[in-house]
Amino acid sequence: MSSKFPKKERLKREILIRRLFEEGKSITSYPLKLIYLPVHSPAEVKIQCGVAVSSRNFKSAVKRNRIKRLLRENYRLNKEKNFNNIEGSFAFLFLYLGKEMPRYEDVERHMKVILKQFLIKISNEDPVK
RNA sequence: UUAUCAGGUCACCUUAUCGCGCUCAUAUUUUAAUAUGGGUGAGGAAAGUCCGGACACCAUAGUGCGGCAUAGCGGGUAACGCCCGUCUCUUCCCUGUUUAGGGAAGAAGGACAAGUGCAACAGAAAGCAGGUACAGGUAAUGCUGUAGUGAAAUCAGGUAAACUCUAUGCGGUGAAACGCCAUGUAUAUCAGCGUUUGAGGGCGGCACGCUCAAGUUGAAGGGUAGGCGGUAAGAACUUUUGGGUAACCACAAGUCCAGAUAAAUGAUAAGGGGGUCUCUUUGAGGCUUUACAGAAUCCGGCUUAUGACCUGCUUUUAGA
Repeated sequence: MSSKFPKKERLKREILIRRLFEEGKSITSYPLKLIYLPVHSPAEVKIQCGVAVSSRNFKSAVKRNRIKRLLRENYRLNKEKNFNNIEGSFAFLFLYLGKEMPRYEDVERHMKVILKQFLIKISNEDPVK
């Protein structure tokens, strides 16, 4: 898995997103929250990832864009190290829960925490399956 | 000198690394992807959705009533409630000080000679009328004049950011319009033909009018989710010349300039430039690189938000 983040790896289907909110499990490291769900997706795409910011917390479209770009950038840079050897495929949705503009370093720190916790959880759950 | 005022310009730049949308070329493999390389990629307001259009469908967008908008005059424009010019009025300033002349700003500047309404204080009375003092006049009477109140007293009075009237314009819904493909349930769809009753549905509120509507023949469609088109070469932009006081127009030459759809245009580092502060001779160092804000069918305006710089003016206002 490379550090690219093309269209194929993005979460787009409305049905999938609805299922995520209904059935997905979550990991929180405030102000970030990850909702994930194991899915059956095309073989070459292991993880489909989306990003969302509430327009209630940020009225300005510029600020929402900025936060979504920060989240995407950090996911892009960190996914390579973490998911190279992952098994199964997942749908991801990152939410930003905070009400103030984050700094790059904060997003990076919380992103790493969340991804590490996710890997631990997955490795614990896998034997059960 | 600064702020204010008027007009204009820009919206940090370059390189490297990683990355994203669209597109072109080549190669691989195979009909859709991958790789490499090139090109291109947010705004002056993209915003508010307040006006005007283009375009599409609903009847070739109809008739009457109602409703809404606009309102000196002339011009510009595809069109406008926008823009330009000009007249009049109001306010302020200067010259003059009787009239007037100049400058700036503003104006919801058609009609009260159709009807209805409204008008503080003063006043008898601001109109279904009514009357004080003095004088005149008459058969008689506010019948007439003067005084008095008031901005205004039978004057064609004032008022239409009062109803109203006049003139002109306006059908509705908005790209989730609309056209095509495809998925797939079972008659709710479409097309042709036909028809008694016109119940009921649709076409902006109402009326008229139009249209659909039981049957039959044929076709493959609707909800829902998806794809393609619509969709970016245009009332386009830049420059020259000419016309016009101006808004703007004409001719010629050149340019191609975002097309996403859970929504691309980003991140990091270095250098340069800008701003600001401190030390202060040149210069050095620190901080900051910022405001408002993100295309979603496309244009023309208006309004609102907002950083920096440049030019002009000292007539007026405020501070030194």
